[in-house]
Amino acid sequence: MKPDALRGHLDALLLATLDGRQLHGYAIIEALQQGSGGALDLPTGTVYPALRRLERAGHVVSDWSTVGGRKRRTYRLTQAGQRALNAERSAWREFTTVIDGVLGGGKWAQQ
Amino acid sequence: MKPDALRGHLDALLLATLDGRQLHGYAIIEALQQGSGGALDLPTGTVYPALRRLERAGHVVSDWSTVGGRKRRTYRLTQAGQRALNAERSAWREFTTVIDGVLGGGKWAQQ
DNA sequence: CTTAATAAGTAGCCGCGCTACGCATACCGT
DNA sequence: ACGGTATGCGTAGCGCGGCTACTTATTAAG
Repeated sequence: MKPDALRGHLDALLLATLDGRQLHGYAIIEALQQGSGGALDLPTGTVYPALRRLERAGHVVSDWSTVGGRKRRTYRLTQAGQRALNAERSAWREFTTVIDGVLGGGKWAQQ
Repeated sequence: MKPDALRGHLDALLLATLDGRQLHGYAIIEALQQGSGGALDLPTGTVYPALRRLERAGHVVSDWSTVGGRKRRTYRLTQAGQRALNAERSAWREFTTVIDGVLGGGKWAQQ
């Protein structure tokens, strides 16, 4: 998968990963890995700044905890984040509908 | 539609628009507009440089013509461009499958 | 005692879609 | 005659965000 295909869709992935559960950053990366069948292996330099952006935007909140001597910052959705997730999901549906239409419609659609 | 959602998918759109027909830049923009039901209104500053990139990459070739006193640069796919389009289409399918899985799989998939 | 796994983070690069222009011709309304 | 709109091509430069590469720290395995 080409690197910048994710552009503009990363927030949706992160919010969806946190939907209904709270996870720390490293666990989010693993969840994304497993949830995508290994297709998504996001580097920390992608995920951590994105989580900070989401927190600044008020879509997630974080709490520190220590588990087995390691410090974890655990994130969870806010109500605004839940709303943002809903918006991202419908934006994604609209986006794929549009692109699917163009990608598929070229050959057989007009006759 | 947020601006950079297209990131990494513009080439696919352009190649698909040129699939089976030859169009000049302005007509490509209109075709994209109509083919998307008005959702895609790409500025020339997006499309023209992208077409030049595709030409540099050998995916399209262009010929100049004059129609009604206006100069047109008409593009068409090369064989490499056709192959690139096929690759873009399957990459798109894979991409949407992955994102759909993550976006949909959060809540109800695992129980 | 070195390597790998777990865990968080930052600095800076780079590509590309977009904004904002410039240039030119044709057509339509008034 | 002239302004506005549509047609048509193009470039310069911004801005953003995902990525590379790096640092720091603790634990577990070998």
